[in-house]
Amino acid sequence: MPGKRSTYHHGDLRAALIQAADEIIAEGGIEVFSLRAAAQRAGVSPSAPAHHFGSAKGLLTEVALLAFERVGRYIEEAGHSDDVVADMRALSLAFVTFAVDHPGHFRLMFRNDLVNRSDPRYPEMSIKPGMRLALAVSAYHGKSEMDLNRFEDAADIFCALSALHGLAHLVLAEKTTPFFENASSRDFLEKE
Amino acid sequence: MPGKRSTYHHGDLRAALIQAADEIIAEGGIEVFSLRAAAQRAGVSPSAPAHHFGSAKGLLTEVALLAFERVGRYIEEAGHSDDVVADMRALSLAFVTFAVDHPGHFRLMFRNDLVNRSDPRYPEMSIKPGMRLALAVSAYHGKSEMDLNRFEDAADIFCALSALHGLAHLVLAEKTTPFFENASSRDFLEKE
DNA sequence: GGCACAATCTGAACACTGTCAAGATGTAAT
DNA sequence: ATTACATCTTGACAGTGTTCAGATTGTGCC
Repeated sequence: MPGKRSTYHHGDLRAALIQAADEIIAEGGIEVFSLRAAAQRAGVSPSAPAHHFGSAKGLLTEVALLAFERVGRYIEEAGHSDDVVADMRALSLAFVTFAVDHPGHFRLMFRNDLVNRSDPRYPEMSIKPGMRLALAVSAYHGKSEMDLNRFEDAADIFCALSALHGLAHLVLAEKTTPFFENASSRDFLEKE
Repeated sequence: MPGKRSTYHHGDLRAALIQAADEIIAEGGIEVFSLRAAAQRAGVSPSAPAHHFGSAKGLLTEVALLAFERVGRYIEEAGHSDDVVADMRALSLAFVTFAVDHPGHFRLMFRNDLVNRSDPRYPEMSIKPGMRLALAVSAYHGKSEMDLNRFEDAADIFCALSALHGLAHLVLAEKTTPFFENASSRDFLEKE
């Protein structure tokens, strides 16, 4: 696993480091991640990442952006029927499924201390999946088109996204809270 | 601020450490917290906390339990009218207000890596504020009494708590997401 | 081809962190 | 007074991210 190499230059260290960090987070979450561990997995010295990402935050930002891309794929693959209610449920389930499938990445995405939120690519990446959900919410409420500047639409979407966001967080921590031991995520979907 | 002392024994180091940690988190969040910094603020050596709390997690658990007590007070002070809708809004606002007033503590409470969630006092402390909200949700839905084992009740409450939880998280991060620049937390309250 | 230059990676260091084992110090009980 | 115990200090260890001088390599230019 240490990924030794013969040449002094790695070839594509940047991509290798991103992949290494992505794997570490997928396997053990953010707790077990360290810049040195990622460097070692890529078969490189501890200070090599600095040249490509500046800091650990820089590397983690790349992983987070990848995660946003991934959740976007989850969402895009769901909810293409002509039933707005079924679509809404499918999209919600897709979002929560992503969180359950990739808990480490999900937590990373919303950790402002680990991710550089002022990265220029961040707004677009983070909004894209939300936009898809927003459209579904809008359709669910019977609107043919939506306008985020309209108070009512924004409130609806804000409500739905809040609920989804919180739902995912609660589901990830559900093992520890004895509040709803027999409630699955579907219990919620039936509501929204 | 280093809090020097003359006697070899501190007197009430346990309480002093909890207060020091609480202050640090209130001032700079979890990012700037360190066991050594808390020890220094209490005027004590870096390894003194170990004897009282075992590990840093032990100390942070105390701070988190205090925070649960605090959010409980926020909630108990709100929503005592005879209007279930107004109560619901007041309780929700109280919850979000706590998150805005104490962002460091709010984030700490749900960080399983920093807090010992298997602490025996944890279930009671964390459920108490939720119970108050659950009753309000139940009343809001026109139930005179609620039964968490009943599917419908649990789903309603799960939905409401999810929404609140997610709302607080989004509000804390709202400065960075350009999604809803002109949407305040009230936009949501009007919905639930 | 050969050479200067820029990019890339290493190695060693620094200032941190949490944790631990031994010893110093004070308190309380016998 | 002496013994037992709780408490705090000292010093160390392994680990972290980051920095910087230098070693190594690929690239473009003559």
